[in-house]
Amino acid sequence: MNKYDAIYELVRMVPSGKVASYGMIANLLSGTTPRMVGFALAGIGAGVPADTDIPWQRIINSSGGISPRPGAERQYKILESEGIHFSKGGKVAWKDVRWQGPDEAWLERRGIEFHDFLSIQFGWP
DNA sequence: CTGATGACGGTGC
DNA sequence: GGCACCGCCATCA
Repeated sequence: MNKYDAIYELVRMVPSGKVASYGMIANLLSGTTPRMVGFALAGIGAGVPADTDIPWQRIINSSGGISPRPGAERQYKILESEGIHFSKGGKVAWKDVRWQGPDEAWLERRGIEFHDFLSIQFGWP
């Protein structure tokens, strides 16, 4: 199980109709940075796990948009088909479509208290 | 071993 | 909001 597999496992938990940012995923995995999440997903669709059940399209950047790259257009389409709405500026409304995080079982397995989770995700004290 | 290469994010202007 | 800068590190040739 390499580093990227842990990322894939988490990404698989994001349900249809919701999206998460690279940073959200990274914050839940110690020693993982937002870039690594991007790098891990870069292979998908460009090649790596050619056949995948990983919902790579549900990970977008923290400003609520999709970074320009070959294939970005396809990502927009898939997300819209899942009910995600993009404004004219190409941004989502985080408050409506933000993934609420992994289930308690996952947090417990990682030894993360719910309070810590809130702190990690929302910067609460 | 070394170096290039990638879907980013926070901070400060 | 936009832009420049910096830190991030697994993977592969």
